[in-house]
Amino acid sequence: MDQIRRVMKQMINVSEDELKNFLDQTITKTFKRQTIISAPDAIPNNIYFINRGLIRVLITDHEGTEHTIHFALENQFIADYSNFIQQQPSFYSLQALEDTEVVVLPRSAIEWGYTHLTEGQKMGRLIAEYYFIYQDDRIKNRYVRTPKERYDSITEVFPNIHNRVPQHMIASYLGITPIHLSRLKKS
Amino acid sequence: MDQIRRVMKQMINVSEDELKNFLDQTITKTFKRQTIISAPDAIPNNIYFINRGLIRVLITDHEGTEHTIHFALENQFIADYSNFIQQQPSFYSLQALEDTEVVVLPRSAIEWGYTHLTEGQKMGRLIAEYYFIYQDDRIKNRYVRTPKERYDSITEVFPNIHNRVPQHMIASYLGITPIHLSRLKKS
DNA sequence: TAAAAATCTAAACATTTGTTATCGTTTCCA
DNA sequence: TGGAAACGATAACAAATGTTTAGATTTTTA
Repeated sequence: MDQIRRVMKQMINVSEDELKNFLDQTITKTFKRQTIISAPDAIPNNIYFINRGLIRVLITDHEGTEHTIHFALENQFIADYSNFIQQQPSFYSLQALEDTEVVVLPRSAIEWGYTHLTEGQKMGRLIAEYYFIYQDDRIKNRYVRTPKERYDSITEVFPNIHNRVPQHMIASYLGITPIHLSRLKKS
Repeated sequence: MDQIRRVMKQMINVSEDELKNFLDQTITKTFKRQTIISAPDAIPNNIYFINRGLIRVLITDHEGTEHTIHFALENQFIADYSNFIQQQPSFYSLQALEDTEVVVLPRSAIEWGYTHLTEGQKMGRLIAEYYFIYQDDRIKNRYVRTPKERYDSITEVFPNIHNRVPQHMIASYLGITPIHLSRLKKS
């Protein structure tokens, strides 16, 4: 147990004392399936670590259409990290698609980590780099692979996703309509 | 002058001594317009800081078509950062579109900075965060804005770009054909 | 557990975007 | 500096993708 402890130890050198002091500043929360964990227009002041469940990141456009931007799985950190960093109002919603348990890391804990954990800055760097690589891969794929190819390889990024989220959300993530995805699957 | 000095000072607290020792590990290079600075298939072991000029990042797909992934301007760091981090062969080319002067930061200097600059890890974090925010914005825009809207706002990200790169590369960056961009401009 | 909502597929049609070819202009470089 | 290459616009046609509507099935929830 204490999954976040394990993940942090894999990333940086951190003593049990440091870990305890850091995690004492966090709380564990559970959200029922379908609950909005974080809403747009507010400045995001938390980062979430997922112990159990699945979180969808989505954005609502001017016509009111929802676009699925991302799925976050167990043992991952998730937030509107861009606006967390910039301390600007969020454009995203975070929604639990299953009953979900998270560790809530408030901004104060993150900042405490940067100054008081020996390798706090390094951990921040590694997390930013991890998501940078993920985004780079996404952007690259959107240039050089077809929607069908991106569909066929989606489980490389989100294992077992087909059994956990409805197909129309996958279509939305891929940037196509659910009708079109249905068509592509036939061929 | 010494633009990289100024940029680093804006990001972190760094002494003149630290700066000197760090920059002594770098060299300045110039590339003529159209030169390939970094080619695919090799592991990228340099990060470039642009003193003067403009670098295009591009990827060539299986049909041999080039896709413009990014433009890097003066006073910015650029690399196939994803594969620099992962120490994997690059998919990208870096091409000077104008006569370009860069500061070459080899991997050894970056690693030296992480261990010997007081705020080296922080600088790494800030750079990764900076590009994360840029990429997040790009991904977001691809979901909620039309190609025309993205074209109309491109100078927010790349000031004066219309006077520096051919339109068909902008079309490629936007993910559309040059013919189609030509059409969109009429409406 | 039954009604309501969500989900997926399908077909027909509309719109967007890509492809090919042509042409006049501009830019480049030998 | 002059020929060649690159560039941007345009038209006609083709392919990909979106929209609307409908219906059957599954899932949710009251």
